[in-house]
Amino acid sequence: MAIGDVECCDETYVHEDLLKKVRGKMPDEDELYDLAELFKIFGDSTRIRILFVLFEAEVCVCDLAGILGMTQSAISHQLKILKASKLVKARRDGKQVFYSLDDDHVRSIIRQGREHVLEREP
Amino acid sequence: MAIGDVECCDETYVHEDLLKKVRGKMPDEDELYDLAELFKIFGDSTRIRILFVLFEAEVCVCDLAGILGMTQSAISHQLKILKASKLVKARRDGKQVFYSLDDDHVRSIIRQGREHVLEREP
DNA sequence: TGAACATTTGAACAACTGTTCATATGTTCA
DNA sequence: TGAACATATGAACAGTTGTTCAAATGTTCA
Repeated sequence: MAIGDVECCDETYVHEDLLKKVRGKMPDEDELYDLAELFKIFGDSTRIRILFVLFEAEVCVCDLAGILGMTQSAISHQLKILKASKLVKARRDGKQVFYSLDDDHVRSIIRQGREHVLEREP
Repeated sequence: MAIGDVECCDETYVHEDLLKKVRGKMPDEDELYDLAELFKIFGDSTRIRILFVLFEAEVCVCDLAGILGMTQSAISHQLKILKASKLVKARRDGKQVFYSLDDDHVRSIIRQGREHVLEREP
């Protein structure tokens, strides 16, 4: 059986076209992996809340913890993740470290998400 | 200590403005939760791959399994999740069930994600 | 230098997630 | 009706994730 062939549903006439279409447009494995990793970042309400705070201003870890009512440690762990995926950047000023958004896509990704969430409700 | 006050960083002058700004714009807890739940859906490469296939055509479970090289069961489980979050809809035609996209935001959310992923690379 | 503060880090733990396997449901057609 | 096919579902399992706690690092200032 040649690579690219699919056997299922007892039908073979649809699959040829379908496979060509899909294989042509599907990103490679690495990109799909990175994409999923990126969205995984947004899939946690603590990180989402951190991002919403950073939409408004550059904020230090301690303030983030205060505003969100969480431990500095918990926030710091999440900031590390956000920083690793280049969504957020850090700037040290004396004892404090200030975090801010590092990507313009963040706002639009979240905006689209909100639209979906709001529109699907009755 | 009044509701809304924050004590940290030995600074109090920034926080007042900051809190007002943030509290005014931050969505409520329910929406933040829904938003995180939505992005969690995109945070899995199997589901992302399913969505990319559905970008091209309406496809039955069995074909999806064939194209993605996975079990029908695994695909079906994921389709259930995608359907529950209104990203995908199902249509039965005889023995087969065809799935297709149920939301216009999906494409733009993923497009923004791809831009981020592609642009941050060297 | 040493005390005080802000942040980071690592280990540990419970909670959650995706796949597999076996089985059930639903549909067609002889 | 019953056999064959397509899909859905539930339990179980390994792997992952977010928070907590304790401890380390980094910075300022007296």
